[in-house]
Amino acid sequence: METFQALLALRLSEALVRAGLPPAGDLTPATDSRFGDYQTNVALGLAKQREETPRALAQSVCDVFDGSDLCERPQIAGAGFINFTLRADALEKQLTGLAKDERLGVARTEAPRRIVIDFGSPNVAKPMHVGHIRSTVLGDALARIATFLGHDVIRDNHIGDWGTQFGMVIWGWKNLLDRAALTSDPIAELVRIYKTTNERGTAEPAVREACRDELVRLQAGDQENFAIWQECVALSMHEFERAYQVLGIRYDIQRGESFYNDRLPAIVERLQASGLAEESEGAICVFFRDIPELADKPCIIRKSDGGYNYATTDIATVDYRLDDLQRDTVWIVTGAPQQLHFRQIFEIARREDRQADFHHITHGSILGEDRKLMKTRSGENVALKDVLDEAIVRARKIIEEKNSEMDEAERAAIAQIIGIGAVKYADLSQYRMTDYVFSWDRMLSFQGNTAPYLQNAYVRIQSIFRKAGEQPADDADKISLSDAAEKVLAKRLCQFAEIVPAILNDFRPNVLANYLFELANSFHAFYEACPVLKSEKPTRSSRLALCKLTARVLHRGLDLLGIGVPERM
RNA sequence: GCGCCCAUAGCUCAGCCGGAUAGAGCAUCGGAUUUCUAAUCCGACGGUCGGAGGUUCGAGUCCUCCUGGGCGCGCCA
Repeated sequence: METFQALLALRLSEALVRAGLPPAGDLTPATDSRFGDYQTNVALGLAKQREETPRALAQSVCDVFDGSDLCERPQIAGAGFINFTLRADALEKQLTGLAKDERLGVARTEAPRRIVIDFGSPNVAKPMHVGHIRSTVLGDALARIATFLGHDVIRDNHIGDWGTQFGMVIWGWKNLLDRAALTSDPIAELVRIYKTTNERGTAEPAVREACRDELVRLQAGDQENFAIWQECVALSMHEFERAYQVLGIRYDIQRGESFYNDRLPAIVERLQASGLAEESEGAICVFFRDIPELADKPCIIRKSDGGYNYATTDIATVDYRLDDLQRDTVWIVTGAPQQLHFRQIFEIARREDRQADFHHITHGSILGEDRKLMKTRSGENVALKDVLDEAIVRARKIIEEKNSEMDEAERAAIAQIIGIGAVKYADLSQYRMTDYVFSWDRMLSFQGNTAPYLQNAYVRIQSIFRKAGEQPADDADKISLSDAAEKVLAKRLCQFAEIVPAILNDFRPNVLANYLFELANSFHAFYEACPVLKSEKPTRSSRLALCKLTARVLHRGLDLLGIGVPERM
């Protein structure tokens, strides 16, 4: 089924042709409800080049516009805007179609892509911290949305499991490890030995030297060191999995940096052979002399000591994703500081004539109340686990205040849905590039643009169904719209299908979040103005159907953001 | 020095390809409940969109410069 936007755009295009004008005409949702539901500004643009007045030109379009089955007669307003107001019967018909549609009107893409999305990317032997929320939650939401739109998506966790820090971790493991501590809290113990080793290395050159040796041995395939490294990876992966389980995140593949190790020498040889890379100060570099911003910023692909770095790994990763995974689209979701790096990687891919769409999807940081990077009082990163635990505890406290007659199991389950939902939504409801201030009180509030507010709208609907003693079928009774609040809600429901595909234009899940907030707001207004269970027969079933459709859009919309809904709260 | 990102109401933030009188939420103030979760709704107050030029019929949005903040720039990832 088509959206109103698509239907009206087609009619507009036909009218333009009849009026002897070029058919392309953009038609957008009205900027204000005073101007109806949709508007077009074509007359403004065309009038200039045709030396006519915009209003006269708008009139000639309206004269031949045929859309009486969809909207009222178009109105000309202001400088030459044409406004369209949907007819109630067209809305009713559209809602009936939406109710029957499992996809709630959202069309599958006509150009499916083979996407690999790289997000999360935690580091082995380090705890996940608040900073990981953004990439993880944003990437997951984009993956869900792309999948729903019909793209072929592989979710890849590019784990930081290789690098110079392992020299210190291995030396610390051999000299400082407390086995009991490792058993009770593996990551904390790994961090402890890493930090201690790092401190000792700063003071004692011999330790520094020993760490370097351990690293060389690891890279050379020494069995003992390799086994230690493997255990570190396994312990970390276990820790990650627990976080992902709480967050409701899953991956299709988890290819760490180490996965690409044996591909690195060939890459450097290839780039040298093709002349893209050259030796400079002992290192092998790719220069971008023809790009002004990059002219003085070479990309090192092999260090002067012969070692490889993450640029080489990322080139290998591009190869793997395009050749082995057969992807035509690569999305990498990481913080803004890595922009230069990926600009270089993508530029190298372009120079090697790799045919694919590359997008570095950047995001801002999470700030504390002091507007600086969120840290603990002692200046450490805030552990992700602590944040998630506290979210659940705080949600639970609120539930206990508001709703005491719930059993223990249900309370725990709902606290998780609300607490985790609140954290995710706080992130996703904001434009990804803005640094945002982390605030428990704001994200867990039932007022304003928060997850609990949206979840509450869903819960109120389920409560109606419980009282009614029935769960209305998806393919519901005829919907008829009489009250103003019903019409507002109906229009919102129709917009879901217009909003969802637009999210991927610029990777902005906050567009969906804002929509869902407005939907919930419209529902609450409807709820206040229009009694459901106490209304008479035809109205009652119509309103139940409207509730059902609202619940489904809320459920689906939140699901696309990776957020769950409770049945009660 | 070079480059990237950000700057919108007291606070936290929306504002996709340029479109009409710049929108929410919080806070403040004032209303609404014998009624399906008041965990809500309605209203009021609140703005030289960091500054200055420019392009355009039309700029929060595009271009240039400036100010202020964040970040990045050959051998960490």
